[in-house]
Amino acid sequence: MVVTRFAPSPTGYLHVGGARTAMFNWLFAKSMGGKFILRIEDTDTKRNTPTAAQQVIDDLRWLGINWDEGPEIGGHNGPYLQSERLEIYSKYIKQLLDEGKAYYCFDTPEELAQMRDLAAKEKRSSVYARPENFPTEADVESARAAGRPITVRFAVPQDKPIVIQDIIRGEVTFAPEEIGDFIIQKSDGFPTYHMAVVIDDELMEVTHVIRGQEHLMNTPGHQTLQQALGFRVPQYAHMSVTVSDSGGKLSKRERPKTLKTAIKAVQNPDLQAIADAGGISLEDIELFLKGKMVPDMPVINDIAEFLNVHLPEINVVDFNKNGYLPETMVNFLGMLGWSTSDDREVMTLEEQIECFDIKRLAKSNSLFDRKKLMSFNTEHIRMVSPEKLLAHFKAYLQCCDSPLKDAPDDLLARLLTVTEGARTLAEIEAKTRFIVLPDDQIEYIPKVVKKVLLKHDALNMLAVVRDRLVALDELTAESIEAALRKITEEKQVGLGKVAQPLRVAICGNTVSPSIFDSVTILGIDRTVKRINLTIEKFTQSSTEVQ
RNA sequence: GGUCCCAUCGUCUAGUCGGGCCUAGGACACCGGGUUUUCAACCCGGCAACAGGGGUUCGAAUCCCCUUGGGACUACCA
Repeated sequence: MVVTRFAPSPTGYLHVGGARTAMFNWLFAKSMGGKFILRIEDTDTKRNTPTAAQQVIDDLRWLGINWDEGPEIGGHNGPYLQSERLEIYSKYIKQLLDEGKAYYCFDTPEELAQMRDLAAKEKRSSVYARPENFPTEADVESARAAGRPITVRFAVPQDKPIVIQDIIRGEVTFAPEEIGDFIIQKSDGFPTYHMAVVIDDELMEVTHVIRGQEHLMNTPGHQTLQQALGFRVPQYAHMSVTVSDSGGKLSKRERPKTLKTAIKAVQNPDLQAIADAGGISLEDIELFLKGKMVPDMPVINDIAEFLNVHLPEINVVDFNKNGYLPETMVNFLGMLGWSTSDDREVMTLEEQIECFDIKRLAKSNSLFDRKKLMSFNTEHIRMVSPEKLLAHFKAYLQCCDSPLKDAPDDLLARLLTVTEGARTLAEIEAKTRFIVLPDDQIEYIPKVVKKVLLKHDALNMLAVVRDRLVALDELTAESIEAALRKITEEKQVGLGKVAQPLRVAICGNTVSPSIFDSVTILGIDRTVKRINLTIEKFTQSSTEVQ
């Protein structure tokens, strides 16, 4: 049976690159009738944050990626948090040590940095120089007494080239002398990623490892380790990386990068104010601009907000907050570096699973195109069932704290029917929120008022419109349309001259659903009230402008 | 610097393994037109690519080599 896994390290929200990796592992497992495991790789005690694992879990759930074994649900090969598997790793590390396949090291970080510098100066790859004789337990004791760090390195067999069989890339060969003896146990006693991943994939019976190309260089190390431990070698598939339109790997780094560019684009920026906005020192800002320091994400976000800079969405939650459907994300991410053989692109999840073929994963890197994502979202908003769309919309309203968040389901469902063709849930919200605002709290856009209300006798037209609407026996989209069209005939004007002032009167903007639907949903009383308030408010300024 | 990966329209890609069916297909974006009460959506049309150079071959986007360009890694991070 096919067993795949997604093994994120909990350092923050799930970003789109990680989501894509998870996607393909999940898709492959599902398409093969196999199993998908979620494992949390929290062996880095310095970087992990307590809430991050939960964030990643929440993001995967939002995407609809469910796991057969993992946190919250368990499984027969658990635990699924690496921090709870320490004694397992210790056992295998001891085994390697006893068999003379691994050895202790006592180098300090400074000494290691020196060796690397020297290698760089001599223009060769920096591989660790293996000692002729491995340190003994007695050496360990004296190192411990001397306060030196104690790590364990795997002695990479040097006898033959290491050949990786990769589903995407074919055969990739590495010279063993290029693979340095890497650390498998850190001085804090935790295993490194390399050790933990090899053991867990074996014990969890993982058959296929689908991961980013950035891991290709780790694979010869992992493979030699598997062989030294007598493990199976799983099938590997190293996917192309998703790069960002600002160049380089699409990652968390992109947000700071964009912000830096934005600050530099400002003429004579007030660096002190920027520093204050982020709650950091002026020196830090300068270091950041010089590329010598990257502030934490909350700081980045605060400064971006202060400067009114739009940072690219990079985390899955950002797309959620900006009104994208999980169906869109799963579909779009699944199309980055993968394609069908028949030109199909916009698909349901079921269709994606049904036609998934791991061999069709692309070799070359791809750029994350937000415009295409937007187009996918438009299609998915159109495609999902009304019930599902309503559920998504309600969840969205809660998360962006919209005035619509307490609106009843039937109203929301109604709003969704009159906003067909919308590109995001955010657009739907922006277009329809005027419905629930108090009548005297409409935010009139100044530019729009000037263009629509203060010209062509628009306020008088509004009064006419009001009187005709009041006179209607019943208020339906059809009756409203008939009434307004009658006015256009009588006054010999286009519908825009009649409809636009009305639109601005009820929602303060030129953007709304169809004016007929808008008035119908608002109801005659509130429509009249808003018209009156509008006439009252702008009659004065109208004369001033003239 | 070293190691490894990659290379088709602006972007995502089909075609590459098993050379002819490719005057290179689709989608997004863009441009033009249509529809229209606004924003969208929608309909029609258009622009647009085999990185360069050498081979192999009757024939190369497809196979080989070189160059160039892009990317990843180069941690007691994962």
